[in-house]
Amino acid sequence: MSKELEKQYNPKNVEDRIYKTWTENGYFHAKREAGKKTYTIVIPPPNITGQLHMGHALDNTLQDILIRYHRMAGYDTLWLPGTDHASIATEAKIVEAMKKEGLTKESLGREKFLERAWDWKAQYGGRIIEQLKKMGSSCDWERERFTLDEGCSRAVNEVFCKLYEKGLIYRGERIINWCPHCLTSISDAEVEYEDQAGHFWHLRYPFKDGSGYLELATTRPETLLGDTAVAVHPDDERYKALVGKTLILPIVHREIPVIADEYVEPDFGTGVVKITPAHDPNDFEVGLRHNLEAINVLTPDARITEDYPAYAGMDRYEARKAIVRDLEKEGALVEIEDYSHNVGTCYRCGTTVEPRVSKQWFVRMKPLAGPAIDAVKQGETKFVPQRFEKVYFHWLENIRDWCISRQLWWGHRIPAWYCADCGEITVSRTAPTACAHCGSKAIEQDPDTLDTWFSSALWPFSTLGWPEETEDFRHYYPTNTLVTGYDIIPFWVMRMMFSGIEYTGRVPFDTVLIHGLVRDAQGRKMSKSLGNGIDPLEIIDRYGADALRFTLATGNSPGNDMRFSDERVEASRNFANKIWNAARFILMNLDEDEPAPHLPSDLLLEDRWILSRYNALVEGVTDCLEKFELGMAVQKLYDFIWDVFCDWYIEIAKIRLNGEDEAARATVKAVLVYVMSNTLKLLHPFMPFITEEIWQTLPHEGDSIMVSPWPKAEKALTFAAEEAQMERIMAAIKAVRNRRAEMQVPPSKKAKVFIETVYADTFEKGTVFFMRLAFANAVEIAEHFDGMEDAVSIITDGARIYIPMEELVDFKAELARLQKEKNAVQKELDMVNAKLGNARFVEKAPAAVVEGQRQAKAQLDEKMQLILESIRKIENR
RNA sequence: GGGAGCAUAGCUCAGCUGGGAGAGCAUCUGCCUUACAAGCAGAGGGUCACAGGUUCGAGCCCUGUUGUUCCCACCA
Repeated sequence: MSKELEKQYNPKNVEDRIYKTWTENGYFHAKREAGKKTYTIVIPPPNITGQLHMGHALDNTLQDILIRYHRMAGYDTLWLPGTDHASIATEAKIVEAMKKEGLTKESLGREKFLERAWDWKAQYGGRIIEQLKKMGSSCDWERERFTLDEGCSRAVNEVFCKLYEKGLIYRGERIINWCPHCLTSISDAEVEYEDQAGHFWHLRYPFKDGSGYLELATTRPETLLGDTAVAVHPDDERYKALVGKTLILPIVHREIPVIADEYVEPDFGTGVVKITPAHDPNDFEVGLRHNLEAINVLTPDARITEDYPAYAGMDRYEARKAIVRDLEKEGALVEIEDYSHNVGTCYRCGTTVEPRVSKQWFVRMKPLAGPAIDAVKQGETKFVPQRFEKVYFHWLENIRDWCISRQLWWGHRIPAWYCADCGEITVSRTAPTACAHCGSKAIEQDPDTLDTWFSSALWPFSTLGWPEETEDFRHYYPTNTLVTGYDIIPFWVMRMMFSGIEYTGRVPFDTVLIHGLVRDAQGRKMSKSLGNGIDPLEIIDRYGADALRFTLATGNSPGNDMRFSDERVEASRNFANKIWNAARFILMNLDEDEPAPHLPSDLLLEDRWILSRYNALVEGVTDCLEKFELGMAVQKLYDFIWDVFCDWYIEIAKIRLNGEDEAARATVKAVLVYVMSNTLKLLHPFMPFITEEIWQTLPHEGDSIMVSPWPKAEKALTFAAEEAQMERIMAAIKAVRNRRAEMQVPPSKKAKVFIETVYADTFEKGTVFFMRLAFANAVEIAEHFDGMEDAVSIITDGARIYIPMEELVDFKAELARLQKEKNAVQKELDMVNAKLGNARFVEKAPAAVVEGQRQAKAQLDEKMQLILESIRKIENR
C-alpha cells in the first residue's frame, strides 16, 4: 500500500485547492494557438447585482462541460466571462438603498449617483464571479469583461452611430410601455402579461344634440379624461348613421366625434369603443389614422395631471374610484360587470405598465430582422433542440420597432446632442463641442441611457475587441455555442443574431443550446417571493460542486425544465463517493513507483471484456457530447463506472490481486489503472474536481487531467467475442445469486457448483469468478453430470447449473418454478416464432434484426430443452 | 385566439434516427463479503393518457380526444 485516501470523499479538502492550481497554471487562458481549431463560448453575463442561483448554476455547468470537453479534445478553447451592468435592475437597487438614507436620485445629482453605482459595482460585481469559480467554471479570467467597460462602451457608441447614419435609429413620439415605478420606458419584451380580475364599466356618452346617447364599456374609466373620440366599425349598420356626430364626454364635457375604424370589433360588447390615444396602444394607432389629439392625463408616476383639478394628484386607482363615483352622479354609469383581463406588468418590479405617449429612441427592426431569420432558416445558426427556432421566428416575424432609450442614469448614455439654437440633433462617436448643423455651442447631451440589452446584443463581439480588428476578434469570432434558457430568446439571442449579422457580417455563433428552468421539488418556479429558491452555494457546501454539477447535468433532456431536490444531489454525492472508493481500492494495490499504465499483452478474458466495454464508452460519450446530449453522456458514465467497472471488474480483479503470480498482478493493475484514469478523463468535464484529485494520485503522464488529451476509441480494444463470453458467464453468476437469494441461503454458506454446458471453454475461463461472485467453493464443468437428481438446478443462458444442497431443495417448489419458467420461455418463443414465421417480416426487416431474432430463437430453444429435461428428471424421481 | 411542451413503475424522470420498456429514489428480502452501509446481492411494481391510422413491427411516426404547463396575441 503506497498511497492512501480517506474513506469518504470530502470535497472541501479538494475543490478550492485544485481550482487554485488550475488558475495558477493558466490552464483556463486561451492562447491563440496557430493551427488549432478554435472553440469559443461567451458567457451570458450575469447581473452585477445578482447572486448565483440555480439557473446560473445549470447554465454554467453546461458551458463548462462543453468547454472542458473541447479543451481536452484539442481545440484552442476560449470561455469568455463577464458581467452585465443591468441598468434598470441595478439602478432600482441603488435607489432603494438610497431611500433608506433619505436620498433620491434627484437630490444626489447624476454624477454623484453614478459614483455610487460604480462603488456598488466594485462591491458586488465580483461576488458572482467568485461564485462561478466555486462551481469550477474554467473561464478565461484574464479576459473578463463588463458591459459598461471602455471597450464595450465604444462598441455601443459605434453601433448607435452606424445605425443612426443608416437611418435605422430614429427618435420619435410614440406610445411606449412606461413603468410608473421604475419611471422609465421599457421595451415590448420587458412587459409581462398576467390575468387580473377587474371590471367592465358600462357608460353612456350623450350626443351633443340631445338625441340620446351611445353606450360603451371600458376597463379603465379613469382614462376617460383623455378621450378624444368614440369609434364604431364602419360596416356596423347600427351605428353607420351616427358617424360624424358629436358626443359630450361625461365629466369633462368636452366635445368629441364619433368616428369609424376597422379596429372596432362589432360583436364585442356594444361595438362602441372610447378612444384614448395617449393611453392605449390601439387607440394611439386609431388616433394617428384620424388625426386625433393625444391628451396625456397622467404624470410619469401615474397620477392625474394638474389639468384636471378635481382629480389632480390621485393615482390611477384612486382616480378610477373617484371618476366612477362622479359618472354615477352624472347618470353616465349604466352597470358594472366583473371582468378578468390581461394586464401588462413591468418584468422588473411587477407594476402595471402604463402605455404612454412620449419621445423616445427606436431601432427600426424590419430591415434587421430579415437577415436574422434567413440565417437560421439556412442553418448558419442552429437551435438545439430545434423546436426553439419557432419561438425565434415568431418574435422576429412579428417584431415592432425597439424602444431603446431609458430614463435611467446607470447605463450607456445616448450619444446624441440637442442644439438649443437650431433644434437639430448631433449624433457622434465622441463628445462634440458644437452643433453639427449650425455650429452653435449651445448643445446638450440626451440625458437618457440605452436599454441594457442594447449592449448585451453586442456581447459576442464587443468582448473580443470589436470594432477594432483585434487578434482575439479575428481568432475567436464567430463563437461556437451559446448556452442559455428559453426565456432569454427574445431578449438576447435574437438581438445578438441581428446585431452580429449587421455589424460583423457573420452570425455570432453556430449553435444555440437551449435549456429549461430549474424548478423546486414540487415543480414550482424558484422565486424570491415564494422563498423556495435553493442556494447553489449551500448545496456545494453540503455536497460538493461535482455533485451539484452532476445533478444538473443528468436526468434531463435539452430544453426541458427540471426539478431539483436534495435526494437527487445525494445520489450524485454517493456516485462521487463510489468513484472515490474505487480509486482508493486501486491505490491500495499499487506500488510506490507504479509506472503510468501501458497495456500488457497477457490479457485475460475479463481484461479484454472491460477494455472492450470501456472502448464503447469512449465512443458513446464522445458521440453524445458532440450532439449536445449531455444528460445521456453522463448516464453512460454512471452506468459504466458503477455497474460495469466497480460491480464486476474490480470484484474479478481481486482474484489476481490477491494471488501470488506477480505477472498476473502487474497485468490486472495496469488494466485497472488504464480504465480508471481514462474513464476519469471522460468524466472530467462533468465532475472536474474529484477527477483531477484522483487522477493526480494515480500513476499518470502530464500535469493535469484538464489538459490531458481526450480518449479516443481504438479498434484494437474491441473484443466482441470476449464480450459475448463474459456476458454468458455473468448471466450464469446472476442466475446462481438469484436462486440463492430466493432460497434465502446466506452468503456464508458456500457450495460446490456443477456447470453442465456445451460451452466448456467459456465457463472454464470463468471458474474462479464463481468462487468469488457466486458463493462457490468448487466448480466443475462437464457436458453432463450424473446423480444430480437431488441438487438445486438452475437454467441459464447455455448452461444448467447444479448446486447440491439437498436439505434445501423443495421439489414441489422446484417443479412449480420450472413450469413457470417454461411458460415464460414459451411465451417468448411464440413471439419470436411468430415474427420469423411472418414472411413479410423476414423479407422487409433489416437483415441484422432478422438475424437477431434467429439467434434469440436458438438461445430460447436451447433453454427450453434444458428446462424440459429438468422437469422430466424431477417427475421421474 | 395562435403556438409549443409534457402525460412511461408509488415519486422524479431517461428512452437519440421505429425492433430489449429502463434509471434514481421509495418499498420488500438477505448480507458489516478485507474500496465503499453514501455500500453489496436479490425481489416486487408499468394497457408507455385515450381513440383511430401508417408499418412486417409503434412508447417513438400521422390524425383526433382529454388533462396539464408554458409562450405569444390590441378584443376596448
